[in-house]
Amino acid sequence: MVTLAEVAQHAGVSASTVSHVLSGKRSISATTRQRVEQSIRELGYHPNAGARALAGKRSNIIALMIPLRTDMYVPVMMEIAIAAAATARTHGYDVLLLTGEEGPDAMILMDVELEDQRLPLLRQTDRPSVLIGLPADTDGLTCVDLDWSATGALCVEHLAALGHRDVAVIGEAPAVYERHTGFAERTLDGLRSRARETGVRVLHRPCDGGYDAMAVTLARILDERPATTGFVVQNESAVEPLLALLRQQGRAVPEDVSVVAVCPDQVAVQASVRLTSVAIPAQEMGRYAVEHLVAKLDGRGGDEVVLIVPELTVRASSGPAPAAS
Amino acid sequence: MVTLAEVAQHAGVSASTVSHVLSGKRSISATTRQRVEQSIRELGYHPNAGARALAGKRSNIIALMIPLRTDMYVPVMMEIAIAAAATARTHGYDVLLLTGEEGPDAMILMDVELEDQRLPLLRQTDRPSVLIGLPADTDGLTCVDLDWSATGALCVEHLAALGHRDVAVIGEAPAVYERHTGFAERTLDGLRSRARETGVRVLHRPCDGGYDAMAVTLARILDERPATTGFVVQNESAVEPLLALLRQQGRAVPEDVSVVAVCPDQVAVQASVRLTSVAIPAQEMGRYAVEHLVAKLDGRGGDEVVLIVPELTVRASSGPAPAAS
DNA sequence: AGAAGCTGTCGAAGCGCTTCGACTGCTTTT
DNA sequence: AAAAGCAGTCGAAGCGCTTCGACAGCTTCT
Repeated sequence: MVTLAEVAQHAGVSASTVSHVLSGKRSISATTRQRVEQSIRELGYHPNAGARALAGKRSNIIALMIPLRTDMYVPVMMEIAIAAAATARTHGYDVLLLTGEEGPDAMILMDVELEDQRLPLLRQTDRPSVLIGLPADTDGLTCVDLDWSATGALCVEHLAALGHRDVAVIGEAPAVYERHTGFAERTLDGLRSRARETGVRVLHRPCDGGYDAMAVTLARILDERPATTGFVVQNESAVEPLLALLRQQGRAVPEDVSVVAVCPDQVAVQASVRLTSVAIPAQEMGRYAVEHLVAKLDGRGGDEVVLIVPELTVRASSGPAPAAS
Repeated sequence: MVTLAEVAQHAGVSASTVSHVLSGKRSISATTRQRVEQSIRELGYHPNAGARALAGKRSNIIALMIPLRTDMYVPVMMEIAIAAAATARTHGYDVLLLTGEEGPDAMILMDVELEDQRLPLLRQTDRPSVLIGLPADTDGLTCVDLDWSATGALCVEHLAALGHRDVAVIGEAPAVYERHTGFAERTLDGLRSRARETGVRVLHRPCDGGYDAMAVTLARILDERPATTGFVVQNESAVEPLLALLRQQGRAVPEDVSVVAVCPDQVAVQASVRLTSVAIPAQEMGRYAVEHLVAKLDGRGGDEVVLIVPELTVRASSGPAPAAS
């Protein structure tokens, strides 16, 4: 292992000079700088992160708290994690995967609940953090999330504009509502209030992923509201079952019924019908989270809540409502 | 921040004594130990990882190299990552997410290719590592993977036992074969050789995920081998499209055709037909990887290749071949 | 009874790095 | 021409921890 001292010796300067070349915190003459950089390259020097953290009082590590449960939006989580790791690297940080509770200096929390248990502790430490997701009270916190309320609104709006008057919302699994993760409720709120404005009737049903659960849910929906012609699906793993069931019942998409999904674009284009969807910008969230965190660590930027504006992409699963018969 | 020195003072002992209580590398009297532990608790002491790494010459950090591309087996990757992180914690290690090339002391590589670019570097450093996946040459390496060859064999065997004589294999996306990730080829090898033994005819077609690609592939298969009654699907994202297409063509599962998938159990039970499948033991692999790594770091255990024995679970998608007509 | 061996504790060195104060030799100001 | 300022460099201290050698006070062996 090559140390800073060895580099210094090789370049014929003192250790502190090398350190200053590295950090740029003191001016160094061009010739000295070049000599040092040359030595660093020749010796293949890599600073020791531990020593750096010790002496410099900062760890250059960002913790990413991922939920242990793997029952939901796994692809989304993964994308966020990868984007976060990649972004962190460009800022000289590394990302630590945390499944437990305690962590290092700076952290990103995923899967935040409305009344998240971790918030009180977060607020009282001065470690910077960024939440992905919005708790009930965002005071003193930095959060990034998709604007779920606007997402919901966008979905009905699209269907309303196409003439649909009865819309069913296939929600997340009941467990998600019980956990009060917030985004599900917010979507629904946005959706309902826009529905009121546009004169659309909305029926909401939570639904577990998978074919069987979807079958039951769909039957109930069509039983209660036989005139339903529009579906908004928030649960990724309910999309394909829904399409299969509709097909099976002879309801053509998009001629008879329209489906709007909230899911990553990748899912939308791989479905059996190319789905009109509002994208979940996982990568963007991951990137934002890290960038805000780095800014905070540098003393720049304070608390803020960033809501990403949703975008709806029209694909093949939505069309004009059939003429009322 | 509470330091070891403060704990020592509070407990009325020297710093080294506290350190020994923590590490257990020297015997400490019960009374002293208790006093120290008490102080640790009262003061809320947490060792500084950086200092520890510096002094102890070991970082307690395991790097997990995840592939940047998010086009494949994302749920599997995620499960592995989470299992690895959780296991690492129980051994006092943390997991660092690496998307780039260089890393810390110990690492886990995912998504290993047959002739992986990273291997030469790996072999020449003495940093312990574990690969998830099998390269062509495993000499001097520790690897964990599902026994894909046996997996393939298991799939045909099951279909053969049910009387199927013509089996089609829906493979991974062509890109996977081009990248030579190995597992796809191995599965096929195992499958073919067992097919030969059991007198089953096999037709293999790579297939991108999604509905459209599957439709094309299926049409080609049925065109070439109209008598096909068994399907082995290795590409997770082709499963649901296949089921939808079969349904659409009036081929009942499992009465007319049987389908065996290779996918995580969760996917198998959420599909529109509960799938007979060979599970991909993602969590197990993650756990194994970390445990081997920790053993190596402790100087125990050398290089070895662990192939996890596949298990086939019979569900509702496979049954006796229809009587030849 | 003395030698030998334990056990439990301490002090000090040092891990690789950052940073602060100090110093040197200039250039600029008054 | 002396004072003041500055760019560029160095030395030393110290971050929080582990670990090694030393040693005091016992117990056990011969």
